[in-house]
Amino acid sequence: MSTAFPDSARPTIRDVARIAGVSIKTVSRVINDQQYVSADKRERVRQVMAEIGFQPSQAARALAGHKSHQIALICDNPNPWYVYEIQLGVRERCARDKIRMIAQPYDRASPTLLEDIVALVDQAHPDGLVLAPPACDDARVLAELNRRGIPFVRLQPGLRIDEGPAVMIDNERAAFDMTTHLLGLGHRRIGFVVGDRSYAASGQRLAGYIGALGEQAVAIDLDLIRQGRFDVRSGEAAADELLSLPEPPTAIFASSDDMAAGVLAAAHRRGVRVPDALSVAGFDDGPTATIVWPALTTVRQPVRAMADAATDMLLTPPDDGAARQRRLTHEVIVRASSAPPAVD
Amino acid sequence: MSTAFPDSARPTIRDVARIAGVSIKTVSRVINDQQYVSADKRERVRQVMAEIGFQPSQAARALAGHKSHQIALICDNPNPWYVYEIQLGVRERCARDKIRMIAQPYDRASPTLLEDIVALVDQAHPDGLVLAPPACDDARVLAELNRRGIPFVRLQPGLRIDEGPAVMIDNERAAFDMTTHLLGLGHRRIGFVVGDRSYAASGQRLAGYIGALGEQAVAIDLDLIRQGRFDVRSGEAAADELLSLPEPPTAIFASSDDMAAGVLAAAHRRGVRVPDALSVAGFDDGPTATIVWPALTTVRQPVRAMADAATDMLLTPPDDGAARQRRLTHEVIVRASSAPPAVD
DNA sequence: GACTTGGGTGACACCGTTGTCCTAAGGGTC
DNA sequence: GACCCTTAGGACAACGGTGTCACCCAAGTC
Repeated sequence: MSTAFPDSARPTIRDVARIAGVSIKTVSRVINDQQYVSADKRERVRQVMAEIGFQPSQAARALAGHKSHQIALICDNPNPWYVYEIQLGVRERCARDKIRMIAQPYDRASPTLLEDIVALVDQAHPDGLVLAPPACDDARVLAELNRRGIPFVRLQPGLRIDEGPAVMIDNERAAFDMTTHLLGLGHRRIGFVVGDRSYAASGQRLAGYIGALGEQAVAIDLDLIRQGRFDVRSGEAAADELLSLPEPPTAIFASSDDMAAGVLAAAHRRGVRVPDALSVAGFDDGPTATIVWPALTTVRQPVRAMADAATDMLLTPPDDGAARQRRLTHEVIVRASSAPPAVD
Repeated sequence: MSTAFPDSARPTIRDVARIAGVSIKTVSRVINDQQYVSADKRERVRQVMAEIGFQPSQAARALAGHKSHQIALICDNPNPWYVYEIQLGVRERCARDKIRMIAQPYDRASPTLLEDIVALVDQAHPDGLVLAPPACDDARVLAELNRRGIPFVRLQPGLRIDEGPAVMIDNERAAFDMTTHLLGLGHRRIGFVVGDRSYAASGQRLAGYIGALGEQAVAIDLDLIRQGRFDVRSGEAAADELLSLPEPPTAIFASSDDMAAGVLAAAHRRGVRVPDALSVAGFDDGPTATIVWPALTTVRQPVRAMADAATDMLLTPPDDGAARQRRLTHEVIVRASSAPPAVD
């Protein structure tokens, strides 16, 4: 960390060139790992850069090079864990390519989403965007980005899924698998709490639930399906309704861990023992799943890996024939909240 | 959103100047809200900018103006909610001044923290930094920032608290208040779960607990104090030990909500009813507090407001005599997990 | 031996803004 | 009417890199 420069004057590429006895262009080539530099000069330049603690100015590089070496992450989600995992996944992959990540978290339901993104793109010139739900399903945003020719990758898109690069899990299949797990335990009356309407995943998970019941010839009872909003309180309210039915379900599958936590709360409050009298399943496998008691049987979404994969697609040249859509695998995690139904 | 420009050529300040019939310097003055522009020209320039969708290039501004209009947020914390709240607080305050936030989340315990921060500072030239714990207590980081003369504000510092701008709550007082609340309910044997050793807040909260007991002349029983690591499992383990004591506590105060959730899990598993047979209190008032059942009595930290305040100190010129240290108020939130002890 | 080829290198313009400095016009003073 | 001061506005040189292109020279081709 030693340097021969006063604090005020950070070294520039010119200083490096002068000390190494080469032209600034050669230094630039070394910085950018370009060819046409002999091994010894390359080594010497590297050494000088390390010695005087030279770091190229991002601003100057962006201005001159038409590449900002930054990508932006657009993330608006009520679940902090989800946001954080995505940030870590993106950042991790960025670090490997020495790219900077600009994370843009939004307070829920910002009315200026489009304007904010446009301003971000025009001011910071990111080389690409990762769009997490629900921003990835905003048609105006997608149109604007396409118009400007900014590359982007979507995470868990719900709208026009087949269009453009995206990373996702198979939500329908995941809900199908979890429902099948509950059916396999012997449950026949399985309640379902739907997620927020504005998320495409909500409908897909409902479809998986219905499909699994259908496959095992279990009749669909609409009374067992309740609308939620992905949060604890909506799950609790839904469970209260379900448990008040004349013939209550023996299992409840909520489309998010938070709603499942709400189901647990309702059960505890009513003295319904979990999993003896009621099995509960969630979706996400975030911290909530193991914060609550009993720990939740749930579907694990590989959120961080999805963010990593999305970033990878952005950073890898698109012409190499690699698939522009990747589907990562989910996993049913069985914990203490599910068990066979009580025998009457 | 209409523009007369082809997609490839984004408008520059020159275009604005030409269309508005003024010099580029005048446009620059309008962008930066500087004086010496007549009202009518200012208005005209504004209109042209809006019409052609002009956004100044951050890179060029940073390069020419020696101000990047960005601040960086250094945040490494095992609690995603905490990180996210801080990000939202910082971002909110930044938006008011049209400053961009670069959030730099770290995977826990990065060995290259210092190098990463130096690279960030030298490459992105942020106008200032907000340091959240535990980065804000890394002496090497602070020294390096001081050496470079980069302004920074610390959130919840534990080291050399009085030095430099900082925003905090009174952790000791908060723990004192919560302990006093439990004492007021009639509890005399109160277990305490200490937070992670690497966080200064942990010791401060322990001091508050001890102080409150002392003030009410309740003897300190070291058996009732257990080490935790801020996470659920460590809280559960601590509670298991406490509840196995020959004379178990009637209340347990954990230094974080997550650890309190662990305490609840241990109690549920053992069939200890909360709050009838055991009161439980946490610290943070994050989502965990209301995810678990019963909902936690806890200390509310105004995390977002603290981040907002820290950013404000960074963005407000420091010469205006305002205090360089702000202490925000906490609040004891009473919920269902605490009650008077059972009468034998 | 003259002619091509292509790897290695550097000179220089340029990216889009802001800082500096200069000029012009208007208004008050003597 | 000459003078100065203030306000408004513009010309031009940075800022710190990258793109373009010209050049040099050793090796290969005929």
